[in-house]
Amino acid sequence: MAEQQKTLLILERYMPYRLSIVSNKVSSIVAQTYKDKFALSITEWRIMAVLGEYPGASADEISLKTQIEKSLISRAIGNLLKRKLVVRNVARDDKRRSEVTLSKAGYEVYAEIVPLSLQYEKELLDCLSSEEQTMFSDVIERLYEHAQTL
Amino acid sequence: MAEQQKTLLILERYMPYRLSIVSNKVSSIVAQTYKDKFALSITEWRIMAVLGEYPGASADEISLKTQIEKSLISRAIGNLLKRKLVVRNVARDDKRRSEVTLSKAGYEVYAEIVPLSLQYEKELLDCLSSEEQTMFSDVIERLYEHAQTL
DNA sequence: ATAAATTAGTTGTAATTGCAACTAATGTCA
DNA sequence: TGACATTAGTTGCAATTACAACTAATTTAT
Repeated sequence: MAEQQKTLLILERYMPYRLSIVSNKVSSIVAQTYKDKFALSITEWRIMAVLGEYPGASADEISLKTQIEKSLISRAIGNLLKRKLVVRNVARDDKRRSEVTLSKAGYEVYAEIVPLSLQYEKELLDCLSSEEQTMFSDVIERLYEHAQTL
Repeated sequence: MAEQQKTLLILERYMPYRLSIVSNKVSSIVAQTYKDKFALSITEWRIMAVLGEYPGASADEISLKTQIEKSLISRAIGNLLKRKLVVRNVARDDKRRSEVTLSKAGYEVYAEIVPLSLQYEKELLDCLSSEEQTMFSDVIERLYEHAQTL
């Protein structure tokens, strides 16, 4: 008695979907904090985070790091400049590039957000054992590398 | 000789960031296929995927499942109706609700996309051992549950 | 039974986004 | 050297999105 098997996708087990649900949930929780306490959008915060790690990064480098469209980066930098959270200087060796840096005020905001972010990450991950955390971190890395080759 | 430790966040190791990068990469690769071959947006495809699994789901249920804004769902269903990929009927027991179902044509598109999606998922995950896949699946699940409590 | 609250879904509108076109600067190479 | 291609960044604009306001139906509670 052969059963007719209909084509079916179980969304709840489909990894691209699950990844996006988890990632959106996590990001939106974090985003809410940035927005409420510092009036920063995710894009603005990501830019500042890159600059904290790579002072003097160009718009293009930031776009690469964050995977955010360069026009969005351009406009977000504009806002951060208006709010004097970052400083921009034309690069000496290439007048097309601009090097962006956190201002003093920007760094102060950054220094306030970082511990909150790390604390949030810690709380998020504390549902995993430390072996799981290590493995998860490794797996995410490989998935990313591998996805790029597909 | 105490070192001055500046506050610093290493983005490449920050899990919310890594999750979003991987998820976006994966989703955008998949999205390109839907768009090129079937002229479906991610939202439209997600709705169809829910309907494949839950025929007769309401807009609200779809919104819950996909975590997509209900106004987006409403407009996307409007488009799918125009393209006759779904059918909508007012629910008998509650005239506010509408029950949405894949049409014959909709199911044909669905039945064509599902194997492609499963194949893509398989290729994505084949950089992981089967133990890793199991662990990863379990961890994603727990992270999602846990994130909601934060 | 009925007034008030809640829920499903739609729609108006302002803000955000993504893409392509554009300017200016630099790199390539015959 | 000088034409052509490439790169960094900005901007115009159409499309998409998010939020709130709204209608209609249902539920709750008095």
